[in-house]
Amino acid sequence: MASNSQFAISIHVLAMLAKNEDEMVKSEYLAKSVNTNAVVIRRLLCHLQQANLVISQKGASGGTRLAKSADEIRLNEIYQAVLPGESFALHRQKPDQKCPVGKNIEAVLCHLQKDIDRAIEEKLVKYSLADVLKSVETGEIISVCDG
Amino acid sequence: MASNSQFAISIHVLAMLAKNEDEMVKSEYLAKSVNTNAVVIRRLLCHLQQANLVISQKGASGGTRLAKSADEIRLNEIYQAVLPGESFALHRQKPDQKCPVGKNIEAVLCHLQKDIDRAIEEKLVKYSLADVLKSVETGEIISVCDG
DNA sequence: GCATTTGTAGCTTTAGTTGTTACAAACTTG
DNA sequence: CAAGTTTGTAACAACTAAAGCTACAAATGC
Repeated sequence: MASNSQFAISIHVLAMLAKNEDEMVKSEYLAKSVNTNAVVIRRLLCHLQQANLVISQKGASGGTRLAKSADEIRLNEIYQAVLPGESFALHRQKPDQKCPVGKNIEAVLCHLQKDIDRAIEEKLVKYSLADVLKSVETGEIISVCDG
Repeated sequence: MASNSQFAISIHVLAMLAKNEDEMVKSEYLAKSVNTNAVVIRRLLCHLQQANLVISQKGASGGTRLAKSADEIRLNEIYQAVLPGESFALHRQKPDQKCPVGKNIEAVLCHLQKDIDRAIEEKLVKYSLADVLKSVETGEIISVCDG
């Protein structure tokens, strides 16, 4: 797969912003830490902005900051912002509608996909961005804040 | 993404085999229902065979059948057989090791990835292939056998 | 006005999946 | 044992999605 690493990069970027909560951080700086191109970061930040996770500002002394504090951002919000419902892919070609299994399997798979997505959400909602930052800074295994 | 639909196709194929439990089913027949090439199916069946989910036989009157009954096959086994640990992708390029966040984020993400995979497994283990087949045949929403 | 930074378009590069052809190996049947 | 069938697999082409890159308009601050 030219697999989609946007969720991982998003967490990285947001952790950087959380660490510099009071500043407007520039995409160039974030790109350096992530080791990629600044445009890639800006594209990502657009999505995060649409999800109301960050606020960006153009112009000199512009940049990006979190839209709310790190302990108010849950990882499922990040997941939804960049990878909505991609736990697994469905059929690329439509199955044979003349086959009794082919005719109905899509609906079953679609339901199953939603079910798994729900499970992922339920897991991710437990972690906040603050938990991530804490884990990054202490080297401890990630765990929920009050746990 | 040239996204990976092997899990979906696997369930489709295994449901077909479950429906024809007493026969050796040919890859050509499965390919027709899935609407793809028989080699694609055979490649998939190799993986499923390695995971001890199916048994194939070469030669005239050869084909593939389930290695155990449909209610003994849990969906997490299928998932592990074809998509081990791909809930989300990690960084493509190594983050900047001189950045305190870049240096430690990979370990945190890796742990998180395993955590999510575990959540997916826990959801999938609840469903058997028999549940899938029942849902396909009745059109009812998939649910666990005794639930 | 000038410098800076985001937002975005458009294109190239990279990489993973799927589709296809071809053929050896294994097996069945007569 | 000969003929026919089917899997297993290699090799490659086609397709697709993500990521990288260049360029530039729009917004902003000094």
